[in-house]
Amino acid sequence: MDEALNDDLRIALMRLVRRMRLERADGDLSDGQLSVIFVLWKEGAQTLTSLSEHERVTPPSMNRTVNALVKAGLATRHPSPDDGRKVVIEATDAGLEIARETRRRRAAWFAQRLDSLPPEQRDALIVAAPILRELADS
Amino acid sequence: MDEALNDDLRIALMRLVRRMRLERADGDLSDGQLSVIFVLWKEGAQTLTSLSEHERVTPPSMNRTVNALVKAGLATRHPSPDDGRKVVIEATDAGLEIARETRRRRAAWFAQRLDSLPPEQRDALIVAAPILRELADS
DNA sequence: TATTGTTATACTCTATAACTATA
DNA sequence: TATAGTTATAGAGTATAACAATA
Repeated sequence: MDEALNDDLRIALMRLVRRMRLERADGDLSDGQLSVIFVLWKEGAQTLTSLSEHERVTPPSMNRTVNALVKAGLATRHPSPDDGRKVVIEATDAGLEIARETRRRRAAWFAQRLDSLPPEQRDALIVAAPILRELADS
Repeated sequence: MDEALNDDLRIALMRLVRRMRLERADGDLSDGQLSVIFVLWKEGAQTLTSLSEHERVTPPSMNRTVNALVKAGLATRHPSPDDGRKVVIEATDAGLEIARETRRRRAAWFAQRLDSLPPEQRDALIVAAPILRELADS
């Protein structure tokens, strides 16, 4: 294994993500709330338990996060028609708009940096991107 | 700008870092505490204000974080010899060991993934790593 | 009985405001 | 007066334990 590759990649990834997280839609959503809105946007309506497992927090914690989103008008909570014990949490239009706006800002921030690269470096990243994507999903 | 590159890279980076953060030394340090220990390890002793600016939290918050580290024996706090208003915060040997152990675990976790790649993909990442490093630092 | 969600309670982390000490 | 740090207090976010409702 290439030690330098390991160190360089880890440090670069941590720094890039740290900066990227600062780019987000206006509004005072916490990291946890924003993360839930992204899940609802990308994967559709979810139950409380599925959200808590996805985000690796306990159901009571997720319940609080969902309450905050519902109170802010960014998500709705309805009983499941299939199973009376379950509740279905879904993003509202306002919630989806925050997700899209945050994605737009992060993409724009990143695009600005990518555009500043010489073409051969950008090409190198085009090759690397799917590999990193595979690493992340493995 | 290549839209797909932008999306693929951002998503891969976020996911990789999310997973990597879970790899850390034993002990119940919070993210904030661990992050401060890393700063002290990498950049040496710091004042309270410089730490709070580096981590983008308020001085009172950083004060609490530092108190927790001092109480746990991972950092020391001493008055500055130059300026009586300032305090100098420094990692102890125990603190440095936690930083090193966390680094070791993250490197090992990442190495396992990198080793699973075919050589040509690893080569592609060796080319990409310094470019990402530059992006992160720009 | 097991699962899903909620409430009660406590602890940590963050912030703002007010205070102390030093320059 | 301005700067560095601390203390007081309050608002989120997290967890565990206990409870209610449904399967």
